[in-house]
Amino acid sequence: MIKDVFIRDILLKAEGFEGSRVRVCGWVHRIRDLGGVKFVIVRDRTGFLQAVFKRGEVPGDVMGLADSLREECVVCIDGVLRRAPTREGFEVSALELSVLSYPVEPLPLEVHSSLSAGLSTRLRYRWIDARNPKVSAVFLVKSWVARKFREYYSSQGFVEIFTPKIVSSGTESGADVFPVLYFDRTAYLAQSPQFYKQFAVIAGFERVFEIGPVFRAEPHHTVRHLNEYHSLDIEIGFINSFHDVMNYVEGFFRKLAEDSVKEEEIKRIMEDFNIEPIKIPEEGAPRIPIRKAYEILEEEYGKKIPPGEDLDSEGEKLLGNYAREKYGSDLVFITEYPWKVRPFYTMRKEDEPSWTYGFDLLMRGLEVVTGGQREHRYEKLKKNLADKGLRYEDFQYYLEFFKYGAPPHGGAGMGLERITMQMLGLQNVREARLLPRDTERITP
RNA sequence: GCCGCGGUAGUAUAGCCUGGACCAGUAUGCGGGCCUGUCAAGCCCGUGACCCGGGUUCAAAUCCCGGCCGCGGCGCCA
Repeated sequence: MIKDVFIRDILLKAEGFEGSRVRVCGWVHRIRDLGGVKFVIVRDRTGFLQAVFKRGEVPGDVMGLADSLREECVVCIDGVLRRAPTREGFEVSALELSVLSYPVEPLPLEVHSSLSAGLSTRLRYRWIDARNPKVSAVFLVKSWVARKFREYYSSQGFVEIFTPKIVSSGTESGADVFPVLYFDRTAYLAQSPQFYKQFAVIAGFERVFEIGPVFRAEPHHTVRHLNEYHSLDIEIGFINSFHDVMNYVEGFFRKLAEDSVKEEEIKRIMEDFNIEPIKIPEEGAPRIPIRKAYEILEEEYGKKIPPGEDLDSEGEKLLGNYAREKYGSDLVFITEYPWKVRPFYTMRKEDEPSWTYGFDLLMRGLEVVTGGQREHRYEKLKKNLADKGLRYEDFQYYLEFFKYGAPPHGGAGMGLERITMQMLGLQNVREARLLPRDTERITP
């Protein structure tokens, strides 16, 4: 290996290694050339370290090479670690320099100020933009959320599954999926692992989770939609009610909230982003039936939504504010959604069939989770399908899952990018996706 | 899909409403020079742009039409 340590590791051990030889490899972040002395700030994934080249103290050919450096050159610098009045408290007094790569033309983005460029420019040159620590921090948090998801559900007896992303029909209606040519047939990119996670429960795994891509063919123009994103999915067998599902969802968010203030790196990033830790009250996030939510919106905010209709995004924002003010909670479950706005596999309320055991979770006023109890009874499922006006033949393979013993079950799907966005207060969900796919963008 | 706003050097912007003094200003980058402790280093010189097409006008970055692209709101959703 050319590089054997990260800058952070050098700095952590710096106290004891003052005066010894170190090698720092990374990108040239900044150059401050004072003529006789040249400061080169090297950046890697873990931090910054300043190297100093002093004319007269380094060999002439090394100084000459140092004069050729430009921002974003990839370098390895060998030198002596010394205490210095820099932000890191140390610097490397350079002795040797190797330049592994030079930019071949002026940079389209400056890494240290990439955030001041427009988002579309940043995405066009995302591999440069992402070198900015404030940008990569988003992806460290995203990676952390995914890891917590795995850890939490694994610890609760869930099994990780991996389901097909090339499917024969859309999950709900087939209207919002991408067709793909599959040999001589048309297949579709999965818009959710919904059917297959239910399959896994029925196949006897009982509790399953998956982290996988989902594809939505809707031509949105908003700051909260992507045509490809990662879904955190769970499905749980042998539940009493959809409250069991909400308990498991809430358990995960509580884990995020607690660990984000316990773990230094995440805590520091959230402070950098100037955002409060996630707040969930001791007694749990409020669970508000949507019919109650209509009343709250009307009484507290004068906003009318016809009963039986879905909440609009303004309504969600207001309910987010309400939960924050009334319950001190960043999370609020809205429950018992109307049958009209839920997919056919949702279990309807026994006594009120126009309402369901479906819920959403709003995080700081944005929908980040959808879930509910599923209909596991074959005959009722068939009827639901018919009530939605869907064709039996299109879902026959799915209905068969329910013919030979299916436990009562439910689950939820969570948007990884939306959770990341809300945790960090990002203005656009595209910022939480390294290479977003949206209506216009399929490169890079 | 519907609606609104926008497109000026590599990047970010000023100028547009009220057409002419704009061969387009500023910052940063880039090229060159000075400088042996910088920290958004500083100073000097240089470099580089009006999205495309059509129209109005003596005159268009500026007004009008079309296209393309970008951003956002709605719907729908995670």
